[in-house]
Amino acid sequence: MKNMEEFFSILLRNCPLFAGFDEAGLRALLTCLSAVRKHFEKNTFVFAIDERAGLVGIVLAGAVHVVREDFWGGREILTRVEPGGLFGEAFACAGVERLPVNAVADEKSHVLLLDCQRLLEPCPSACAFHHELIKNLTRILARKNVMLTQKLECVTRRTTREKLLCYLSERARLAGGSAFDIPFDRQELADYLSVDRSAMSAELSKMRAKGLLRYHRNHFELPRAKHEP
Amino acid sequence: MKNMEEFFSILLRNCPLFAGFDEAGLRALLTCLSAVRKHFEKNTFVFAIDERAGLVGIVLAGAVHVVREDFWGGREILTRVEPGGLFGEAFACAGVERLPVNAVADEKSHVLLLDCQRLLEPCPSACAFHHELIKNLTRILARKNVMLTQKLECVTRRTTREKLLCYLSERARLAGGSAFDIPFDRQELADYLSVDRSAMSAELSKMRAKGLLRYHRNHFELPRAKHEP
DNA sequence: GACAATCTGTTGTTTTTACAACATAAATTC
DNA sequence: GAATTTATGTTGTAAAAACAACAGATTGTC
Repeated sequence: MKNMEEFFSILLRNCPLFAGFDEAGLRALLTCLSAVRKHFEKNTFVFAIDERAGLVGIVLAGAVHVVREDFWGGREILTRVEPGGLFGEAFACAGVERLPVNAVADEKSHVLLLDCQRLLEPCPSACAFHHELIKNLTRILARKNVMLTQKLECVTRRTTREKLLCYLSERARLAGGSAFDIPFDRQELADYLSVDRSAMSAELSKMRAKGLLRYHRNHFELPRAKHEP
Repeated sequence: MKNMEEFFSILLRNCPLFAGFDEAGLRALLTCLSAVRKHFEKNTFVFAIDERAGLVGIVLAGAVHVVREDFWGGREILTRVEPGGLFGEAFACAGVERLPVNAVADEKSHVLLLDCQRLLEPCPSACAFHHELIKNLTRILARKNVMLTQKLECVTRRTTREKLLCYLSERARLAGGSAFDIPFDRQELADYLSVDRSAMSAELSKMRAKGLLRYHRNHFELPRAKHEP
């Protein structure tokens, strides 16, 4: 079993919730929040579906799968959370009645559990770091929000071509120009856009043939003028 | 031009950011935040794309469209924000470099603008309502997060049938049973799932014929056992 | 109750996609 | 640098969806 120092190190280096903290601050804060460190054996539940959601989980070691269950018991892994990663924060902060997902340890894992209610309350001992924590939490939620909105915009397009143009157009905007690299390989891009990889490759070829874009591997270029046929 | 009392009333009744506030609290808070009320003529920009995002907008009167522009200048209305509604909060809280959208007054409008930085800073005058505001903001962001995640899950399914089952399965879970009503008519459901309405209707018929579900109008029932063919 | 407006379901056609199987290119490993 | 693995591109076929046009059902209104 890992010691406390290692966990501190992970929180300080990899956990966006504690960005900008030093060890003393973190230590004070964890006490102030009465954070609990728990150990979970492989395939045991950190959170179970239909539980009241009030806790934020932070993986210290191992890995946790957030798993959705449909009405007939079918399961699907939504995300894999690795050391430094958060889970449950959206449900906890939203004050949802009952968790719509499970959180299951995929390996022997250590998890830090924070009570979200407490996290958001004004600190009785006026601890200096508490406010920084709330700012970090807000930033995390807002960033995820922006990412989800962006993805949703692409995915709701009807055709593969529209999805690609939506995504690539946004990348061009981010890059501030018509030439840019994307951080995905083809399979990842297809997964992101929720389309079939080979069909997407074919579509890319067609679009290139039509002069809608140019690309090589991860590098893309969008012509300033759209070539309408 | 409407008077200040009306605006207070809208904020207190319709704006989730000020949920739980009374007029005195709201008044104190707006001063503390140096909130600015601005007037916009129809089709003028409240926020422009590529601006630094630091402000949260709250519609007091009129309506604001959040509009995306693609790489070639094509425009699409993402959301229409009406009195009491917020916009820009995700970008402001996320600290994004440059706004990826425009916000345009769709009518003569009054908008309250809050500096997000200031909103998230510990209150120098230790104003009692500031913390409540931050809690509300966090809840708003988290709720949107949960909604977006849920929608994304449905929309990323490949077939209309899977999209429907994903959505209906979730509704059944929320209702806590196999029978439930949905808050959408067919067109709205189709829009939500990002599919064609008539094709969706046809798919629903097929699914009913197969015994996958029963429905009438807004009322649906999912059989406990999935009938695999 | 008659009329209009709206919502829902049906059908046929065209377009697009998923899927599968394979070919080629690039990268990694030894 | 040869062999293996991985990534990307191509093609054909079957399945699915979009689209369009219409029919029937429901709701609201006068």
